[in-house]
Amino acid sequence: MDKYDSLKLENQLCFPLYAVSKEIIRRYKPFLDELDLTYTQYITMMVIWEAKCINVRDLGHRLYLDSGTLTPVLKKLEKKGYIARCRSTEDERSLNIYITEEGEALRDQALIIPQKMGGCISISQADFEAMYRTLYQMLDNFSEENEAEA
Amino acid sequence: MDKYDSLKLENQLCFPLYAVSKEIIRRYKPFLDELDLTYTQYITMMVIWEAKCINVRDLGHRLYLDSGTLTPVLKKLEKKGYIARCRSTEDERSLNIYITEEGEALRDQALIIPQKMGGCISISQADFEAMYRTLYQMLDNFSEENEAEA
DNA sequence: CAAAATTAAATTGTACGCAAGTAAATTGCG
DNA sequence: CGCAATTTACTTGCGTACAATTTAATTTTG
Repeated sequence: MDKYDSLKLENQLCFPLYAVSKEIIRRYKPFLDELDLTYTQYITMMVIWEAKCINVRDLGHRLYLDSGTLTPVLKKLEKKGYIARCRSTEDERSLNIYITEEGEALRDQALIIPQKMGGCISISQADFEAMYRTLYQMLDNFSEENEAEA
Repeated sequence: MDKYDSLKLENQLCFPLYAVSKEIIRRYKPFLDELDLTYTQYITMMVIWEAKCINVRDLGHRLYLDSGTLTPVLKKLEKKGYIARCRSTEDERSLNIYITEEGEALRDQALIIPQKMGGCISISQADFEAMYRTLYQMLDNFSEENEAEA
């Protein structure tokens, strides 16, 4: 028992979270490279594939990213032809993101990504589910806090 | 059941890992700001506080960071006076990092960080322990893979 | 022993990630 | 209505992250 125990790397929860997150993303890279997508672009496309149309604010809430991060990502995805960006007619402040035909086509190609990544995470189904549940519980708490402070 | 289920954000484990990791780090920021440390500098100092002396390679292994990230971080910590950087006399390729007296003094000030962060992660002790165990299991697997490919 | 291979850290280039500030549109309040 | 407050996205600046390359030192090998 040491005065400084609370400052040991091994006693943090945040550090393994941070490290595992990065290591997984690093393992996505070779597969994503084949589609010329970054991880951030990939999860952004996931939301747009599902929604068909979504504005930047809602996209940011889903992804826990702000417009400072999303604006350049979305401009790149537009440049690649996967999405269209246009101002809402009802509210000119809001920017709507639409999926394009090329974006839809990419979705089929992207199906190989989860397939190839499958073997990468070697934990049991039970551990997976327990972790998933705890993580979303934490995210929900954070969302509430974020709402409260706003 | 949808052909594209595997591409839904909510079916990924990586996304909540990535989001929770960032949200926690964001909550560290106000506390770390008071010590003029970033999160990366903070976890780097954690390892150096424990080791007293460590080279960049070993530091990188502990933190899952490469010299491309660590070199600028370590130069900043040196500039702030918390560490000293000097080449090993046995092996001139290797750079040893030493804690300074100011660095040791910072350690006492940093004790408030884990204390203040305590309330930030609102999950049960059991969930904490289960997640901790699973995360380190994954990190160990990744380490093995990283060894193997090298 | 000398050339080749390996290792360690630094450098370069690209892409986030976020706080803070800006500009334009909209809402709300007196 | 008209102005202040709010909201939305964009921009700027700083600090990571990481792949790929470079440079120097060390080790391995023929």
